[in-house]
Amino acid sequence: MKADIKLSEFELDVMNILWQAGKASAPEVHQKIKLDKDVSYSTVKTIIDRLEQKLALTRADQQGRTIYYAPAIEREALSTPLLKGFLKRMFAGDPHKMVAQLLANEQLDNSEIEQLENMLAAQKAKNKHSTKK
Amino acid sequence: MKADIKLSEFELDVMNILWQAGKASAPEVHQKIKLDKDVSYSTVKTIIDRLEQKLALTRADQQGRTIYYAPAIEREALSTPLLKGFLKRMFAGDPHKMVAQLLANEQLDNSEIEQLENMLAAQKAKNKHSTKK
DNA sequence: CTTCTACCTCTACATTCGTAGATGTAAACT
DNA sequence: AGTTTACATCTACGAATGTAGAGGTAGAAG
Repeated sequence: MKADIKLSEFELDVMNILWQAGKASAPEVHQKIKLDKDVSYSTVKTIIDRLEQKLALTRADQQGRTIYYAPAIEREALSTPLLKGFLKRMFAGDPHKMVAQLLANEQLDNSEIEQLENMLAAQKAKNKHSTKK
Repeated sequence: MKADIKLSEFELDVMNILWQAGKASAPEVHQKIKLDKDVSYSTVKTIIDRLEQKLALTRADQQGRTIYYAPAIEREALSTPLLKGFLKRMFAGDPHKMVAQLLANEQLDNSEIEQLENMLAAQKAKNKHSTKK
């Protein structure tokens, strides 16, 4: 396994933008970040540079001297280990506690809940198949 | 709201032990931490001291010169904002993505899944009541 | 061609975090 | 009482993180 990579919160914010946009220039990322918090361009660019060093993103394209960056790792590559860690740390490793909290926090309407129920049903079906272990 | 408190990973590991045990001495915490990673007593004690400064825990009791620490904040006080942030950062704020990942990662057997289904059903019932909003 | 502008690159710095050794001392042991 | 032990307190330090200014330069604008 790809030596597990570790990103900071700010770095994740940037990756998030990249994941959503597919690719973006530093000024573009800066604009989007600014919707949330007021930081200077330099700050954002520094984060981007660090992400580049960590090989989390790459220079995908270039228009003039403007560089377009694209994610070099998948969201899941990060979310899987993070979710595990988070589950362990905040919910003593118990998924039910986490889901309970999720239900309490988020305002899910019935149709959304039903969607979740479908996911659970699908998983049950899948479990049936692999009866071995 | 209590100026929102922010704990590091290691600090959370310690809090976790406290939440589970109710209270514990530094050496005790050290022992439990060591099951996971090999750090010195000093290291753990430093973390405890920092948690004390952050008012996340308090000296609850004392036997001889051994101090027993107890959590001063609830797990939910931290998990709520953290879960929100985590959801936003790693799953673009979409709870379904998170649950999907959860199902993929954790090996839940059918009885566990049914437990989750019950939680969802309960939430639906609750939704019915509060039709206002 | 000169000037302006929008980006990029480089350097810097205060904080927080993980990590731990050195030192002090109450309590336990003999 | 003297010695050993188990904790506590204090101090330190490098790495990571958030933050940003200074300076350089390709392109755009006139």
